[in-house]
Amino acid sequence: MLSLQYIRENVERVKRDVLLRNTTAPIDRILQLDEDRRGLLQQVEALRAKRNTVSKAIGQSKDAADREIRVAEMRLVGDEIDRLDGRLKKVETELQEKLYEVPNILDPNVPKGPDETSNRVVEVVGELPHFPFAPRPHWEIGEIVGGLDIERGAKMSGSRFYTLRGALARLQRALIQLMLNEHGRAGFTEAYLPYMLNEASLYAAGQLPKFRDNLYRDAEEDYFFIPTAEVAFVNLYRDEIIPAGELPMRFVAHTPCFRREKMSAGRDVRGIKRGHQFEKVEMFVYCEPEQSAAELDLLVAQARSIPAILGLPYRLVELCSGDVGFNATRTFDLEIWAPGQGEWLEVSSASNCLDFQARRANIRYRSGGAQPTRNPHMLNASGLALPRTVIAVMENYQREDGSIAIPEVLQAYMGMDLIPAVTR
RNA sequence: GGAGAGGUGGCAGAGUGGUUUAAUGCAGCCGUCUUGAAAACGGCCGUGGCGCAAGUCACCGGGAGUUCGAAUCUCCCCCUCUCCGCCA
Repeated sequence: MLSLQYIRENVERVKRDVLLRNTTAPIDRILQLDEDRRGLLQQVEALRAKRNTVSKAIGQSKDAADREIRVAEMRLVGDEIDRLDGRLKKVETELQEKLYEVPNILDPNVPKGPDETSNRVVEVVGELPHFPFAPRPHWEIGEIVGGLDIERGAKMSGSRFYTLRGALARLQRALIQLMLNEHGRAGFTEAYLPYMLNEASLYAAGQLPKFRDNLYRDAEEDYFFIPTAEVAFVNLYRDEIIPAGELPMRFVAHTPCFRREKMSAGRDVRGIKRGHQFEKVEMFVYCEPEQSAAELDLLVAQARSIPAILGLPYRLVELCSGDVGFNATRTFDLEIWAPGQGEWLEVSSASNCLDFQARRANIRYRSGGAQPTRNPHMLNASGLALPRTVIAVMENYQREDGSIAIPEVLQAYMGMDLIPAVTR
């Protein structure tokens, strides 16, 4: 959420960025409501001040007749306050709703463009592998080595669910451990978080009301399943004032993520690339505004360290204005090459959200001394999404017989250096 | 799930309808004193909205109500603690 004051003082910038995002937002309506609100507020407060003063006098008055007159008078004032207050509440409710519809401002460095075709490839790292045979997609490899069971996942739960067994399940866990250890070593505090959050938390993180369609929820209780650990991290300090001297705070957590993926029914149905439930390691940073640009660089560096040590070819992509998410001012995606499927797989998205989420979640910090409280900047980055990393390892390290070589850094975690082809 | 007790500023803790503009203590900040520190003394010390300003309004877990006036009374909800039950 942007502050009203910022919108008021930067109308042209805000409108321009909304256009660059190829979307719409009710800026003019917001300005009108803001003006209405301030007018009503001043009237209501003047009446309240009057009532407070007179009511105090009534309490002290000894003259019964005089009291009667003033009480009657204040009853009328009270009615007028109720009337104006009702109008004020309506205005404030609509203003809040409309403010929720305004996306974050864009960083000036963001490339301009209407959709993902304008995204900028910043860097390609590593050689795309050349195989002396036709590389297989991971669902075929999974069948050869055994352990990837899509049918039973569908039987138990439905489409877009799968099970892993044996070495493949172990491969996923090894990758999680590796990621947590790498980020932990870089100073990120490991966190264990709830996987279900209440409705207020989903609003604070911006998932509601806009993305209700993509969330799973408990039908009877106030629990929503997290679509990403980011939602939990945003709420970690909701409605709090962080004491001076604690920023930056850097966290990492492994959680499952749950997404209905209703929008994309029919897409990416093969294999494990897009499921309703998947594991992810997520990094999150709370920092002072002056630090957030550097923190974004740090998050990108952390995320890309993972494909680097796994020896997986990847590329860094900066999202263009039309593709940057609602909350973010600037976003870098990390994509790993999957030679079997022949496509780049998005395994991480690193975003600087400035104070946009902090304002909505009512998070402030003290900068020390007599300074007023400020909203911290908040950033998030996957580090990384597991299924697609598993796919990348399977497809990049596959051998002609369908077995999978284990990258050297993973061998200790796995206790093996090869997932053999199973004779069937 | 049942019974009971609670929820007030950074912390502790008063306050059951009107000098509460939330007492008091601790912690914190500034100053006096001191070579320095401690002690003592004096002052400051919550968050947010509106306003050029003076100032004003709101907030005592959340919401709704009663009243001229609510931290205080009523109703609903949430959370914490203790005991019981159930369970990993």
